[in-house]
Amino acid sequence: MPRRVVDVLVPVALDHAYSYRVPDGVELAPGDVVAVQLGSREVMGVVWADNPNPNPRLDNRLKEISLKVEVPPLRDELRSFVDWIADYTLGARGMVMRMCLRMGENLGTERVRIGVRLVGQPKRMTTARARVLAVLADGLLRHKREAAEEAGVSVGVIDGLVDDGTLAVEAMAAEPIARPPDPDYSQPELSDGQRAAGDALRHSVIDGGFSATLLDGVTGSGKTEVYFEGVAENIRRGRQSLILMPEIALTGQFLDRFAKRFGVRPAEWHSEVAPRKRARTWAGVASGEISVVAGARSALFLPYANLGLIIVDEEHDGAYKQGDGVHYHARDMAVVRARINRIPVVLSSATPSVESEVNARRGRYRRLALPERFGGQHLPLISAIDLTKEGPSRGRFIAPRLATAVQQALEKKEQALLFLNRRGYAPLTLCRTCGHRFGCPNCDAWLVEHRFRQRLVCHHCGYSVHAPKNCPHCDAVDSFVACGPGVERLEEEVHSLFPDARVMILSSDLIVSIEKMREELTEIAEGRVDIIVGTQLVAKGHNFPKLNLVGIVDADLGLANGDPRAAERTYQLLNQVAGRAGREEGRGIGFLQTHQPQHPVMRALISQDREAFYSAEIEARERQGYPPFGRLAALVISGGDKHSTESYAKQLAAAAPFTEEVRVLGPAEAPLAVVRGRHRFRLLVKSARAYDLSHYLRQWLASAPKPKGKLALEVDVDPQSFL
DNA sequence: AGCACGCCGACT
DNA sequence: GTCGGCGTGCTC
Repeated sequence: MPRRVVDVLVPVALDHAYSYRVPDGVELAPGDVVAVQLGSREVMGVVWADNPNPNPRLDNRLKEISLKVEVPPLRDELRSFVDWIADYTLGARGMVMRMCLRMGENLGTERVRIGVRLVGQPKRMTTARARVLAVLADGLLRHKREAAEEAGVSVGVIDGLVDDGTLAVEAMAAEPIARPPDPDYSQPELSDGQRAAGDALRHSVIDGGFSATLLDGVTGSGKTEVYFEGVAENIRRGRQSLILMPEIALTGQFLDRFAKRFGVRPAEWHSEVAPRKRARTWAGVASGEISVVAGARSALFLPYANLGLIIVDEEHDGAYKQGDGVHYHARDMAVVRARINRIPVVLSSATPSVESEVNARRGRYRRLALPERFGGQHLPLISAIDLTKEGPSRGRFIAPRLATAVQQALEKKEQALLFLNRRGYAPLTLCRTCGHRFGCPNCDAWLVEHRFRQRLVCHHCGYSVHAPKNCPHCDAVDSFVACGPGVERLEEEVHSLFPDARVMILSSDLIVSIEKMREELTEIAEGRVDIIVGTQLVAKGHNFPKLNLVGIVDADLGLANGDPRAAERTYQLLNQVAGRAGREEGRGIGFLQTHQPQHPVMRALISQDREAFYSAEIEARERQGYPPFGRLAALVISGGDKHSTESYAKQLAAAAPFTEEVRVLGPAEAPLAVVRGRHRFRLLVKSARAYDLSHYLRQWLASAPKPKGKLALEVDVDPQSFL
């Protein structure tokens, strides 16, 4: 009689599960987490299905399951989610499943914290010992190191008392990973509009079932407080909530805001959470002990015991798209997960993605609109500075009118923010003697000067060299010219224009640690900075109460490439930055320095006529068959040399099955033709919205020649860039 | 994704 | 003569 066999999905780039024998006396069901031997190593996997008829050809090769891992099994809904994503994105099922097991190898190996308790009197007394006894006099169990610190002695003193029999050691119960949030910890002050929207969300939670809501409120309208009402109701009903954020590492203010409303911080989930805490959080989510998770996109793959609500904050943010490994869009997958779990999902934004806006207009999503700022504040007054008419002098980047406005803000003791979405000092350096330009040896890009670090850096591959004194081409000394501005150069100009102002520069490459960054943000919030010079880092989620003036130094920056999504992106980013102004008192002012004040993006920002902008964007998308009116996939072929890469791309294109319903465009050189020494070509695949493009791609790739050697093929369903 | 096996160049 | 580079293919 054959032994029982199950199919186990292993965390490698395989689409199908492998079969393993079940040891005698072990009960396994789909969803159980197991350890198995795979080749020469042991990996964690998940039982995906029973296998009553194992392939006879494999019979003598079947290995036995090593052990069952004692964690709650992955629920059906999570396994369906994994299957769904693998099918849709063409990612290997094993790699998608792997994202669910990102709890590290620390499960079950929870370090036991050792506590000490006072149980007797020492034979010999010293002053150090007396201090320890005083601390422990209450007879309570305390962590060894903490007790030593509290008493101001070394751990050696404690150990001495333990040897002596004065103190007893006991294992301490693990600290709960998250205290339960209290839905009624504080009563929020809500405007009528917020109250109505909050009630609507509460009812979605009470009614249960799948629903998708676009929470569409201008910057400063208090969307967070509104969706907190939904979270509160969900907590009252004993269910878990997931709040997705685009960049959790930078959202300290959000955690505090949550704590103010619910009494405790939510559990955090993102790549910087330390391994041990990760494991505990994973286990806490699986057991249901954790009721609210605030996390980055990977938090979608946690094994919730009882998920009742998903919030996607800043749903339009491009950071939701995973760029490497499995290409998925967390906002879209949040909707999928909500549908599978039959729960509400809330997408929140001041500038919704065109996709979500279309869904709201067509009634597929319910729209909850908050058209006004909280507390009756006005939206900032935005105007353009036409750089073709009133630009700054050569080599300068702040136009006279903007400089005057900054001066006035300083006189009124208000803060000003100058926004430039470009890191470093200058995006291009050239030699004025011979015209030599510094380019990256690995990429098709210029090296960016970083003057603080005195290096020339490639922003695509990280290549960096010490800034030389002599031109490597003609050997001229000190002959370099910086072309164009970066935030570092802008800061220099700010210093020369406003020598007495306190200036802070915020840029992702200047961040030493999240802690330091949070301190700097606090400094700004408390008004100890007059002028902030920053990249898009400043756009995200921070509230600067004293900020009243925002100057966007180069509003055209994002529009330069010809991507059809560029306008939308630029609009969202600039709106978000300008929205930082005047959130607490007075009416904020925003300036857009632009060469094209008549551009629809600039006009939409200035006139605050969002509807017209969206209508025009939507109309253009529909006309061209771009998402959400058509489907798009990109195939990126990369390789070491241009010719073999291009010829493989052509072979691949030639192998595309013909059908009226699909158009294959390309191959064309990818927008960045060379990155990290690899040449890149791109095929763009277009179909109607109702067409199963993933299925088509799978058929195609199954029959097409496989990439060999250094060639690589990446499939990106729903790419962010339409180029 | 990892890892072993494989086949060609510079070293104790 | 071996150590080690990374190209190729397999993992129940």
